Amino acid sequence: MKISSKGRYAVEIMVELAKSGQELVSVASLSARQNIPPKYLEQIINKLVKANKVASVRGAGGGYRLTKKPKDYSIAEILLVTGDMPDLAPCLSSDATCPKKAECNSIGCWETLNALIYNYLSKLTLQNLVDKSY
Amino acid sequence: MKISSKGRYAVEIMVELAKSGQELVSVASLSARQNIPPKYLEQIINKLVKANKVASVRGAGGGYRLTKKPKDYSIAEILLVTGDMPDLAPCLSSDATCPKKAECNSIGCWETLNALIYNYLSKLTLQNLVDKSY
DNA sequence: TTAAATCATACTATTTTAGTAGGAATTGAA
DNA sequence: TTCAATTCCTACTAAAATAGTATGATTTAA
Repeated sequence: MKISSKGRYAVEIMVELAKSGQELVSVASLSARQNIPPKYLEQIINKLVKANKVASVRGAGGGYRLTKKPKDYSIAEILLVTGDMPDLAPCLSSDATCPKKAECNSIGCWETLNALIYNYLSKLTLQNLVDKSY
Repeated sequence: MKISSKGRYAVEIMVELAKSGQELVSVASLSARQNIPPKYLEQIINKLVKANKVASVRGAGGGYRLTKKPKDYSIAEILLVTGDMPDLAPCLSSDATCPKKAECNSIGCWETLNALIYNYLSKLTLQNLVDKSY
């Protein structure tokens, strides 16, 4: 079990934008800076645009920039956009109805761990990553 | 990102054995109790046997039982045996040498989260799960 | 008009996960 | 001694998830 490349890339991209302030940054530039395949990066950043985490400017000279201050983004909200927020116990979320929930010996453990992870990632901000204060 | 079935099954099996005390429990019985495909369960429990987490008795009337007291097993050690211990930043473990480690914006975050998870799972014991005290 | 850029969507190769399958070896009991 | 219950061993496979690749349309500054 590891963090997906997509999720990690999303965070890397956001920190790169945070470092760039209000300057517009292109896919090509981000791709070069972080060694992420450009077309893959495009897909990822597009999700962030649609979720209003990032503003985009089309056409020549265009690019991307943040819509908020780095301190106002949590890492959790970024990972949620790309669908890469850890969820150790999908058996209880949403639709899933485990037929043996009553006999389950471990569910509480995953719930607690989930909460721990969520708590950490929802308090950690982009600014923290810029500052390398984890 | 979720916990694998294999890892979860391993924990479920261990708790089931913990609940059974010194009694020998067969694959068939564990399979029925926890709704785990028997041949899959066999593979998983075999790893636990090889790692000396579980004792086995072959032949008719055989089965499995724990080698230690439930309070002396951490959940982490069980997940390590089956290879399902979360490792969010495989890019730093062992062999992996990321060519862009210097430019990495997120590594510290994954390291910290890893430590958090490890800390929780290495302190949580089988006995805790039996007692449902997470 | 052109070049630089984002937007949209479909496709694909690789890896991981979650099993399935078959049989050999061991042992208690009839 | 034979049989049935059981673990041990290893190979195989189907399905899903991951990590991209590919193509082209649209937008816009110069």
